[in-house]
Amino acid sequence: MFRSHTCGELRIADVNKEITLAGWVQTIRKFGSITFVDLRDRYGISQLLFNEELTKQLDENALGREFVLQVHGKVSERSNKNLNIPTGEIEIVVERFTILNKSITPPFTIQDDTDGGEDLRMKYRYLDLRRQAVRKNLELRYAVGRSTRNYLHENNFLDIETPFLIKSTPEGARDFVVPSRMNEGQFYALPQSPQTFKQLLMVSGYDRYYQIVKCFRDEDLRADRQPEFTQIDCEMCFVEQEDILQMFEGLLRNIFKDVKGIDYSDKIERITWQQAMWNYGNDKPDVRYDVKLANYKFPSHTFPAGIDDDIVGVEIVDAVLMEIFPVFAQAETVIAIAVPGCSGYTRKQTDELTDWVKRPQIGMSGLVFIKCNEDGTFKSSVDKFYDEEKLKTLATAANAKAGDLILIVAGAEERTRKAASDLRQYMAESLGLRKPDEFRLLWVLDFPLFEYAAAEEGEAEHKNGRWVARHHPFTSPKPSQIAEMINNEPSISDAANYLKHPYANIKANAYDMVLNGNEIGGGSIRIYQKDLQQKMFAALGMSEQEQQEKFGFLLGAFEYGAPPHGGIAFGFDRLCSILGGSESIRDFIAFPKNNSGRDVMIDAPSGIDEKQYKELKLKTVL
RNA sequence: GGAUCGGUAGUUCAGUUGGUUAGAAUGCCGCCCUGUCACGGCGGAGGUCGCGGGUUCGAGUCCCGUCCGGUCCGCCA
Repeated sequence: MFRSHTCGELRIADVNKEITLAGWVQTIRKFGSITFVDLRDRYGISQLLFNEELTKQLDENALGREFVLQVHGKVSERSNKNLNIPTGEIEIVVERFTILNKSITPPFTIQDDTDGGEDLRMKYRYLDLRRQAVRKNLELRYAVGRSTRNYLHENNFLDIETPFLIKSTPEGARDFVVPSRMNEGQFYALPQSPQTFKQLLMVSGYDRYYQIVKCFRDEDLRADRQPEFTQIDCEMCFVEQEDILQMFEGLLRNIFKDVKGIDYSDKIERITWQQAMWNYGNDKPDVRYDVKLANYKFPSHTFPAGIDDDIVGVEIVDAVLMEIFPVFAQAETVIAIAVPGCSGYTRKQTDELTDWVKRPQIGMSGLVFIKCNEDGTFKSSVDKFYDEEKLKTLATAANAKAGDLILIVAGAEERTRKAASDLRQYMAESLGLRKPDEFRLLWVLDFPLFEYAAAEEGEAEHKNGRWVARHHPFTSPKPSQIAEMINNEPSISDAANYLKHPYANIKANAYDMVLNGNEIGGGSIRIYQKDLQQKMFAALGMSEQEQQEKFGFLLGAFEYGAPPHGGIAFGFDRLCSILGGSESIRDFIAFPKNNSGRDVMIDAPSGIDEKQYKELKLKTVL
């Protein structure tokens, strides 16, 4: 028997027990003739006490950090207790020990506050994983997975595996491809998601499916994006959008309860995509803080009549704006943010904000300020246009209170909206409004079905641009708009007025779940009628021949009684990282890849042998 | 594809307008220490300043190129 107990479980009640522990040497503290050793395993740390005789033996063996040690001894109450750790009231008086394995000095310290940099920790990930901080993350990941499986099992979902070696398709992200040795010149693709397979399972009558499954996308990476990542992939038959929303609100409530001990019984807010863009400039807003954008001026085509949320006198403000800040007269879009309690900002602070919005990533040419002083007066950064009444009108429109600082950005529609959103987020961050231990879920609904893509250079066939699926090509339009889609031709005759095309106003039966400003899941009610699916493919520019080649199996299946169905997929790694309070999903993946898609530990990807090239009938890369 | 920050001791970093022998902390090694738990004290070893080229009497420092890493934009149905 290697051990009778773990390093984390012994307590004062165990005093005088004869026990055996095995683990790694965390620290050695020598005092001449006695030695303390902290022994670590997955469960915790226990202090070992070596007497004079045993200390000599340790010296002879040159005991060092990360040696694997087995000790036999008696649990004893400490004379000096350490109440910072669970085992701090006891220690093991060692009677005999065995060094199970030696270690060379590790390149960084195995501690929560390690001295190792990111790169080094990834290269020696097997050492990094010994750190409690990383282990806690993987334990949280396991807890999220277990809670998910329990909930879905309770709700009659079946976990069904789908293949990894599938077919490359043109839509969506770039595929990872795998050459087929037995089929010369042909390639498998790794799935970007099990989308079509889960839909086929619905056709087969498996009315509630789920899978916690790896997906692969060969696109550039970010802190929250890996080339292989994990989804909680779900699909249901005979459901409407409302059924899906309720089922998966339940999933998230269950995860919060199991993993964080949080009773998330609040109503989960729902907003439309249009409201999200209007109020936050962003389709995945962080609603932990109630700061909304004020749309002083915007292109009339972007938000058609019917925006029902928080409009304050846009027309009046528009006129005032032009008069007070002539520079805004030319701008397509003018957006203001009333930042609470910042009217006391110094010149230095406002200058820093101006520099921030001028960075290339934000790309604004400037920033206008209005300070709403506590005494009810206003102070603008554009003094020569100063006019108390007009500033007051702007402040009212921005819903600003005394003590607020109004930030105004202006420019081209898309860029300005994004800049305002980034600025809102940035200010909230610096004001400490983005609390990592506060969680706010949000549904964003009614996304546009199509997105306009301008023609690429030399693209003759769609010289006025074309439609791409905003979600994916299996997403259904709102039922009331099916006729609009079927009865209109997708081709765009006038690039400048693409928004007037009927397809620009078709809304999708799609929904995203947002947690603290992160898209954690998204899905849709699917198309299940063959003719509508063909119309969709055609709208995306696929010929009938292409449709058959790429998706013939799906169109075929739809001819044999496909039921109405829909589903959702959650980004498992990202969900875990948010619940764990981290920005980076790498901390929640045991063996992640770096920014360039490399595994620096095993040094992959790598070249292959000439023999492998021959077997695969591939030409050697010169 | 683009922007930006970084690469100096095992590790994390400092290094002034370009000027003696490139420093600190930590880790490592040795000696001392019977109650530490970030132990303490004394001493020591440890560097091709990512790589290549250039400017200069002289380059860690300036310039060009290149490689590696971080972050972001594009991209990610």
